[in-house]
Amino acid sequence: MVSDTQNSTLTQKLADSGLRATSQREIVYQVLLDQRDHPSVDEVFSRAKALMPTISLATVYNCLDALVGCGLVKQVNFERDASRYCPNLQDHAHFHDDATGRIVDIDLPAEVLAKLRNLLPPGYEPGSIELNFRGRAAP
Amino acid sequence: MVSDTQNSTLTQKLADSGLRATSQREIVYQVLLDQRDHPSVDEVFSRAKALMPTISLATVYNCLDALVGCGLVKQVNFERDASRYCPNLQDHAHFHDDATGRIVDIDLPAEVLAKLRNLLPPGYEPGSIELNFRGRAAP
DNA sequence: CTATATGCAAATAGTTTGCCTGTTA
DNA sequence: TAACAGGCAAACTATTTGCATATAG
Repeated sequence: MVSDTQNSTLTQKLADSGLRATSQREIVYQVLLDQRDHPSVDEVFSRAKALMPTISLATVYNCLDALVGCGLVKQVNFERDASRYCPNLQDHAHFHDDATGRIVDIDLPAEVLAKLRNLLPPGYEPGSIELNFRGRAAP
Repeated sequence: MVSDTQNSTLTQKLADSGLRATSQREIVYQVLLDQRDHPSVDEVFSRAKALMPTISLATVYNCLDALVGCGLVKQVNFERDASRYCPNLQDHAHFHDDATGRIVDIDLPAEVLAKLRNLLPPGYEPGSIELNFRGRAAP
């Protein structure tokens, strides 16, 4: 369930980006918060349909774009795989377990983030940094 | 031009992965070495066609896969954009300049790479690490 | 009330596949 | 001369678009 606090954050954040709060966007956000397993668009779609049978796939794409656009959700891309979505707003990296396909959040301390920024030549301003690991996760 | 040394490296590396040296693979590799601007498949295709008019798009995909598979080339993915290819074998990150679309290699010192590895919980074995920046490059 | 969002279906982009022929080791 | 690779066209998947209707602010 989305709490009132989450809901007002959602409405607020959408409004900050000039976007409207719609029931579809609320549901898509709720789906991401409910099960933090980095679902693909199709997975979000089927979970959202369980809550609102009339929602369409195109709308799920639109809602996810809106949530990414207003900064509440991050889009996770591993190679050419379908995009996955993550409502974790803390700085973090992702680890893709090749054995299971699962994606795990990896904490990214500010100190390490600063080191990464320092790799850039002067004048380079990174708007976003994406750090992705692939391999075997602990059993 | 691909030097003899590069050519034997190519043949060698392909053989190491159980793959054959073909003129198409040589040309695709040469295209990547000639202009290190992280071309997309379509760009590689049109440059390769200039050298071998009969080469097909599917073959360019196959050749790039083979070169990535034998470790001579890296595949670079930014968000959902088409894959780009890079013959730089040193450890490095990529910076995507949002203004121009250009991708620049960023050196990734072993010391920083080690720090990134250390972010992982015990038992996590990263086969690959991808670090991508997006933003404004220096003018 | 009016701009914005939804739903549906069709379109697109990138990539993969199947099948038959050509080439490499 | 096998096994592997290339060429071509069709298939597929993820995502986007156009347009008519519905809804938020």
